Amino acid sequence: MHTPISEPTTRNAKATFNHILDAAIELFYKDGYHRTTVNNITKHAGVAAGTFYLYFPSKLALYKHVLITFSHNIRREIAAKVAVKETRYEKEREGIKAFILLAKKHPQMYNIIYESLYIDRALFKDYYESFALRYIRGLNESVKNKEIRDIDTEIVSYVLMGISNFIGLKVVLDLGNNNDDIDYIVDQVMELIKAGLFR
Amino acid sequence: MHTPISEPTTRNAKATFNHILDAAIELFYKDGYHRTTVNNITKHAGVAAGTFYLYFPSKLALYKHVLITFSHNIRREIAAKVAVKETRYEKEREGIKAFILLAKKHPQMYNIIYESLYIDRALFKDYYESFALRYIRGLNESVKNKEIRDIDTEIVSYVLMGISNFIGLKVVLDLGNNNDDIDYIVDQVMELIKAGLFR
DNA sequence: TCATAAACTGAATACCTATTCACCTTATAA
DNA sequence: TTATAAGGTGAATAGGTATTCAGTTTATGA
Repeated sequence: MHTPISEPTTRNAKATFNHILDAAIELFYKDGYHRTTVNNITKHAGVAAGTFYLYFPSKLALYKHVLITFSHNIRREIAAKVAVKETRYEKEREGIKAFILLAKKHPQMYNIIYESLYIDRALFKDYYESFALRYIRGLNESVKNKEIRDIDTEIVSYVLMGISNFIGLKVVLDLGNNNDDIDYIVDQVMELIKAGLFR
Repeated sequence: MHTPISEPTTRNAKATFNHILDAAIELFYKDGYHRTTVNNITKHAGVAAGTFYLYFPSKLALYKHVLITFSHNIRREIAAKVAVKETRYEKEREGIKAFILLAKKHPQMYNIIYESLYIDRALFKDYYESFALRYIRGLNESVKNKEIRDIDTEIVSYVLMGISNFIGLKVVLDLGNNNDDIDYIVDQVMELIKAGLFR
């Protein structure tokens, strides 16, 4: 059930491990989890089929490893960029911008995380619930500081995640037009978050 | 490539067709597209495996049929509810509420549409781009009427779709707490859309 | 009533793919 | 140098599943 991933020790083994990981990420993104075969992963990684099972107990275990690594990276990167900002406004702007840039730079990340809903719903729930928890903590601080209005911070966190995710989707999948000028996009989004939609 | 779906003519045949559809929808939602087998669909529908192919040329064609039907229903239902509202604020409130209620009532719909990203990316793109186009048209009207501020309506449409989708996700998957009082949730969301996040 | 078509059956087919395993190669440390 | 473990191989296995098809049942209209 829970055979752990066998982390390689030697330099060469590490390289092999990473080749498999990189190939998997590329293929999961390009073809999706289900259409990606282990044989195809190993072919792309330039190793034999059996080598896969030296490092990963199953295809699903590899997927989970990729997912968890990505989710840590996303949070770490965004948290680091947000932490240095002073005001809630700047934190929010930075968070959204960082998310979009991350999505653009590693479209795999984002796509693969979303696919968890169709691979193992619990993974998806865990991911967004824990992302939300962090968000809520930050928002609650800002409510205390009187920086933001007194709205239900849990709901606000899903609203803000929804905004980042859909704008990220638009940029990554190039939905509609004008997906190149990220600063422009972020400015427009912040206009809405700052002053609302209506006159 | 494009063998059409054979719509049944007689009363009994229609019933069979619908049994297959209903079983498929239930299973696609519960297990996802890839884990759902044609044999399982027919078993749930109470028909033989071969019967499936009297009506659908392939499992993918059935999925596309389900998707297209859903996407029409979602748009029709939301459009009808939004149309009777006068102001942009009321339209927006109604649109978000209708989406959440629809998601709650037919979680399959929403979940299955999202899965298209992992079945056929073009379907997903088409769905959101045409949803956005309609949205943008409505928003542009309201910009002309001076009802809403002069923000890039394409970006606004993705922001608003993202909000509805993530709040819908929260309700459907019961992420976090307090997912029962839909009016409360919608009120909180509208607070944000109306007056922005900050003090 | 009966000929014909429509609806239906379900075992068999044909293909696909995760995983295994017996064996080979390379690195290491004594 | 050499025994031992770590790293690696790839054909074979085992299980699964979309689709087919030869045949059966049911409905219909003349």
